[in-house]
Amino acid sequence: MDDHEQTVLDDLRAHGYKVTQARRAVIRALTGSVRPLSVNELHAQAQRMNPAIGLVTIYRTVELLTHLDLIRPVHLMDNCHGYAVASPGHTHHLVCKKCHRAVEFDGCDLGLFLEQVARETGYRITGHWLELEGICARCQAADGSAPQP
Amino acid sequence: MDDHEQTVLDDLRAHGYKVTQARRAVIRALTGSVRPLSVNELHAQAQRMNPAIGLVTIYRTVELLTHLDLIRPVHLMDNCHGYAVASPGHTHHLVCKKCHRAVEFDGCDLGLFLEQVARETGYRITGHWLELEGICARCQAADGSAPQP
DNA sequence: CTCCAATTGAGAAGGTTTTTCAATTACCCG
DNA sequence: CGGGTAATTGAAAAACCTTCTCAATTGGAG
Ligand SMILES: [Zn+2]
Ligand SMILES: [Zn+2]
Ligand SMILES: [Zn+2]
Ligand SMILES: [Zn+2]
Repeated sequence: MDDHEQTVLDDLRAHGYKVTQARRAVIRALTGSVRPLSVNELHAQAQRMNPAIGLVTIYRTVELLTHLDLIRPVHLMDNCHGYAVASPGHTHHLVCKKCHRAVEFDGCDLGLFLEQVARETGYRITGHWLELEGICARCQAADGSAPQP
Repeated sequence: MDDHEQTVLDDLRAHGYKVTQARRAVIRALTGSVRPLSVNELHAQAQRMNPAIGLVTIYRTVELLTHLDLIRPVHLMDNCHGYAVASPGHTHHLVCKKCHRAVEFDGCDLGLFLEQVARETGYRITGHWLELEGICARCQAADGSAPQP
């Protein structure tokens, strides 16, 4: 068992959760993988350790581990569920947490940052996906009240 | 009909696609909305213009318009479909386009950039989501051949 | 070991997205 | 302005994906 796996298991126990076969399997699959794994891939891996493990349990395990911030969701640039009109050129969206009002902004200035990441990782960076979350002016003004439509 | 709507319609025609009721409805809904709309919301809007418009057509329309880069998907921070082990603290992922190998990196230095966006938009920015896409060292080396597992 | 709450699997229910195919529609042409 | 025609569509069904419910199982404290 690798170090990271042990750490995560200890964390689980520290929060009062049981260490079960399914949780072990999911954590092992993720600590052993160099890429993000989908719920289905995790299920397949888990079943190699114990074919009785059900898909439902993987969903529950992933939810728990995400909630404890022991694993993180990684957005893979598809399966998005909202759409907005595209302005010409390269833009990003800033979405209001309360009312979901979105603004598009351009002039993204990530050049230096990206160069540094490329140097550190050895990757050639071909694209980026940046989205910001915040509170829009109207919702800040409205404060405690209901979200503005 | 607003300007942006007309532009998008012209673009559609320019690419040799027909301008149909359903496409008009989707484009009008999006140009008229201050926030990203889901497929279902688009369907509801479209049906207000013509109750005969089916959900399937909305799917097809959204796919087409996205492909033409006339609209853009906006990731709303849920419904992600891959997971990765979390390192402590705030990190981001850089995913290889070819083999999906992912690396995590920290030290994200967006402070100044975020301040500027906040000034320009009036939003108070509470969170960000940044993911990078690239080609990993192994896949660069392998070049034309099959993706590395 | 024993016991008990936490956890699980199975199955069904509820959603979402894709496929198929005949009917309809937008638009080119005369 | 009408036809002719290929693109587009709606409906229904199939294929998926995610959540719920509940009885059976299991991990770990004592
Ligand atoms: Zn708001
Ligand atoms: Zn950018
Ligand atoms: Zn690669
Ligand atoms: Zn960051």
